Parts: sequence; C-alpha cells; structure tokens
Amino acid sequence: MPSPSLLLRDRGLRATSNRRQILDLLGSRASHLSAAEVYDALRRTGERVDPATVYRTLEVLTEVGLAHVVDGPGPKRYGDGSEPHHHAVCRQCGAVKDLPLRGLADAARHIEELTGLRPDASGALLFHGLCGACSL
Amino acid sequence: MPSPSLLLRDRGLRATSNRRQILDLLGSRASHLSAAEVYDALRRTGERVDPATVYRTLEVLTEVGLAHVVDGPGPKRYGDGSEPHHHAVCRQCGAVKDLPLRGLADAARHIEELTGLRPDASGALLFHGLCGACSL
DNA sequence: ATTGGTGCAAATCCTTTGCAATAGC
DNA sequence: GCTATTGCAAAGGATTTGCACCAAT
Repeated sequence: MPSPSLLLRDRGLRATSNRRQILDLLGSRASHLSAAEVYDALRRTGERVDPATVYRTLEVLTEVGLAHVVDGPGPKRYGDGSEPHHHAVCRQCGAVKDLPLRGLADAARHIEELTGLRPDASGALLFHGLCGACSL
Repeated sequence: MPSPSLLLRDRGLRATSNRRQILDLLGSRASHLSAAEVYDALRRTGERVDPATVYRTLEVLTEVGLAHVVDGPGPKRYGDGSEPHHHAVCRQCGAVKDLPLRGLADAARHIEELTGLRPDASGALLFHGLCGACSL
C-alpha cells in the first residue's frame, strides 16, 4: 500500500496534513463515516481543521477515486477508495455495511445493457433495508 | 386500481385534497419527483399547499407503502408505491430510473443471508452510475 | 514565488417542528 | 364534535461559497 502522500500526489493533489489524516482515517475504519464524524475524529487528534475543509476534502478525494460516497437517510457517508464493493444501507439509521460480493457484477452489467447507465468504478449496487438494531 | 380516497382510508389516513392530488401525481409520472417538484406541480394546478405539508405527506405515504423514497445526490426523490422494483440513480444529477428486473431478487436474498439486513418491501437494490446526459 | 488549500463567516439548500386554525370523519 | 391534518413561521441540519491568508511544491 503506497503512502498517503504518494497517493495524493499521483493524482495531482497536494499532500496536506488534513488530506493525509482524512485518508488514514477512511482507511483505518471498517465503517463509513459522515463529514461530521470525520471532523470530530480529526479534532480529537489535536488537528486544526474546519468543517468546510472536511467537506471539500471528502469531495476531492471522491473525485479522484481515493474515497467513495454512499447516499442514504441523513448525512452522506464516506469510505475508502480501495477495491470496488457494494453496500447495504439501513433505511432508518443510515448505517452502511460493505458487501464483498463479486456475484453482483453480473447484475450490474445486465442493468447497464438495459438502461445505458454506466456503472461506477466504486461499488455500484446499494441494498436497502433495516439493520439489526433498527428492526427490533 | 382503487381510488385514491380508498387507498388512503384503507390505511387509516384521512382522504384530504392534498393527499389525493399527491397520490395522483406520483402515479401519473414515470419519473421520480422531489418534494419541491411535487409542491410546484400542485401549485400549478391551483391547489393551495404548503411545502411542509408536502414533506409530511410524502413521509406518511411512504410509511404506509403508498410511495417510496430514493436517496441520492440532492433532494430525496419519491415514486409511487405500486409493484416493488429496483432503481438506477445518476450520481451527478440524481435522476432516477425504474428497473423492472425480477432477477435481482436472488441477489437481494443472498445479501440478506450474509448481513442480516432485512430487505425492504419496496425496491431494495439501487444501482449508481452516470446517466446518458451526465456522461457526455 | 506561485498557486492550491485552508480557515472563517456567511449563505444556501433541504427538511423538520410548534402551534393555532381548519377540515374530514 | 372530536381529532387528524394543515398552513404559517421559525428553527434545524447538512453542505456550499467568497475571500483573504497560509503552506506545499
């Protein structure tokens, strides 16, 4: 795994402290994080950061493929940009789980043929339902 | 197809003018509509409505299964509550297309076994990508 | 030195909520 | 008549933007 600084510079982005830390954070967490959660986590480490920068950084990381977004109820959630994968999202609390399924690639291709919608590089399929905690 | 009034009363909801019109609107449009679009459409017909009522109505219709929500970039989009189906969402403009695919039900079941996430009655799978207009 | 990034503050977009008035049953 | 539903106004959460300063290359 290349260093955060290299990952950034390879895509024409400056390797600032904020960006390196956010990249680290997304890579180290199993769960997906909202912008607010990223902000809180960075501040807890003593980093001087502004919410606006967190939003801008998450956006630019997503654009260059170092992160990915998952839409759902509440705020958007962000995950790292490593291997493409699919997601399961709780319709109530917005929690996101990764789905390491290859099988769905066929379904995705099928959909592309039908609709002309070009699949994302990042996880293309989203599964909606109620997570364990919310279905009690 | 039962009348809007009946659909509503069967679920314990009062059949108000707003609700009937919103229900009609969702049923008559092929595309999915944002709350703002629903509001505009109603006002154009001369109906006296408030945005807050549109939001409340769309929420309650979704709760009782007469409508369904699709999360994506920008505002939430709402569609009718008829047969369960899947969706394709443009990551850029948020446009929603229906996918009348039965085949994906297998994928959904597979995911449920793996994650314990219980599938929605409404379309459970979301496909993300760029629509024709946005990929130019 | 240049230019991309950042903090700060303000603005915007989308949505929810409290409450008195109204309309469905 | 009782109570769900509405309009209005105000608040709230999430995100974006303008701009002067700062820092990575």
